[in-house]
Amino acid sequence: MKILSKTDIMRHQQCTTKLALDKRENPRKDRPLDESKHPHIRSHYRSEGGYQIEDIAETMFDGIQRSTLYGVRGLLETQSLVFAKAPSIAQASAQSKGNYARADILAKISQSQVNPELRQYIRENYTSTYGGNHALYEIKSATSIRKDFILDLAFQTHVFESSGYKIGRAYLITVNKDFQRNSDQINPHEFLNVTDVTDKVLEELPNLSERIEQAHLTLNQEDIPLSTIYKQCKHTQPDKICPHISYCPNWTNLDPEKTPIFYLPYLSTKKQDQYAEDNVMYIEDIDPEDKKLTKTQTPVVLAHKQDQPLIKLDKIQEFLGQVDTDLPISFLDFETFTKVIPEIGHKPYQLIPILSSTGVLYPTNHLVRHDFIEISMPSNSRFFAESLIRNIESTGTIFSWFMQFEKQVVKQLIDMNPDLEEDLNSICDRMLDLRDPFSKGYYVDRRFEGLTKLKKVGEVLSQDLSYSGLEVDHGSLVGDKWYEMINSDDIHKRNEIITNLQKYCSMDTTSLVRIYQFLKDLN
DNA sequence: CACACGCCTAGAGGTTGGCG
DNA sequence: CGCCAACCTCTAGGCGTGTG
Repeated sequence: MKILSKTDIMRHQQCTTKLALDKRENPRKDRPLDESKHPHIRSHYRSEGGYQIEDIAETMFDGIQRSTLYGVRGLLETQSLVFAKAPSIAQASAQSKGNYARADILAKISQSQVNPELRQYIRENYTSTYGGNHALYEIKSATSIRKDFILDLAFQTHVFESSGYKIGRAYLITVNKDFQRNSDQINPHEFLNVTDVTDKVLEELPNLSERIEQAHLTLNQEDIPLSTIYKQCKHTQPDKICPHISYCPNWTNLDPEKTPIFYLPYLSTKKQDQYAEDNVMYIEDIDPEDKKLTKTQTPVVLAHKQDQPLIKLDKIQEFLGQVDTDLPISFLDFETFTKVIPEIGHKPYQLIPILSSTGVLYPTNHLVRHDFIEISMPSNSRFFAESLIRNIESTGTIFSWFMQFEKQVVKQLIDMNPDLEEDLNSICDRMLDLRDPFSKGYYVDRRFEGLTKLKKVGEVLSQDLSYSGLEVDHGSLVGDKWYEMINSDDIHKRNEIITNLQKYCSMDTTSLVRIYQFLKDLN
């Protein structure tokens, strides 16, 4: 019998076919395939944050002991720690009837701390035997409580109860996003929120057995179960299709000339099912008059029906009409750094601007480029704000991509440097979003694949523009590299990283300038 | 006249995409 | 992982029309 973990339950929920195939092709891996295949996308310092949160959370438990072994030996270790009456156990594990669960913390509680409703439910459905009562704690580096966290705890409750432990309460430990760090020491009780979610776990428990049973059926079935294609089939790998797609109905012969329907933006699973029922599998096969289409989707469908890009020239001219071409035009791109455990003076996940790249296009068609990079952890980003004001012109349009992000950063700069408010506000007021013509469907190229991100649009419209040769070629790698740089004593390494980061950021700005000129030349 | 029905609208609530 | 805005979906209620 194959062992089912919490991750498997989640995967089963997402796609039964995927769970079966992942397990068959990679039976020893607990993690889904797509995560291990793309390690470079996963940010190192950010996943490290998760472990650091666990370490901090554990300091709230006196006399805590850590179970370090895996597999059967881990199960025995947990048992012996419980029998030895350890007050709390980190990484406690349990297994029963083919289900395996690992708890972040299993802590002893007294009879009076037990939730009566939960015990009532458990008495009716389980036959737990081992000694005292315990509470389960699940530690998350997130700042809010999500439904899958509850499912996670419900699964743990189920498995621990089935293997004989008595669970009396369930807690979530999350990050308090309003916590401001003021000293070297972090008080875990201020930094973390401990929430009793026993009620919610109790709501989840009755549905759980059915889901576990279904997942076991999937795991132990000889034939791979077939399921409909959902949107996540595109997202399992960035911009790529799920590796298992050929197992799914209607997709056994994927037509490389056509674009699968899940590339349609904002396509709900419900509508996707309706299309699948009508055997409409590709964007090219959709009737542009279809009532199910939304106003963002219609231009994408039209663009796929014709050989040329879809262009609404009057709308583009209207957009460009907002630009005063007698004034200089600025282009702006930021990179930021963010981590869960804040630096002194910061809050968890606060955006810290580390790099700005600017370009100013003068009416003479002359382009002047600047950039600014922080070389150590900034406290109030004063230099960043001042350089920004210096590097872009005090009049004229400022273009950026997805400007809400840049605006958000500038607003934070104002909070930290109120005396610069006037200049910084002027920057916000003059900003225009160069993404608008694309997200609003004024210019849609089928090669965009339904996306409107800067890299995609830039590479399609300006063929010689490619990120692939760069050392730093993905946004989430920037933070890792920068953090490595500020913590390094090796001057050569530091300089190398600085150069690579500047190359990456200026590439984005170059894209902006090219895209603007492309739109202008359409006239 | 009451009631059923469809159409429209506002807005609450949830999801998606893009930035890092 | 967070954030934000745009987007989508669903619902309640207003309104007009049709029907018994």
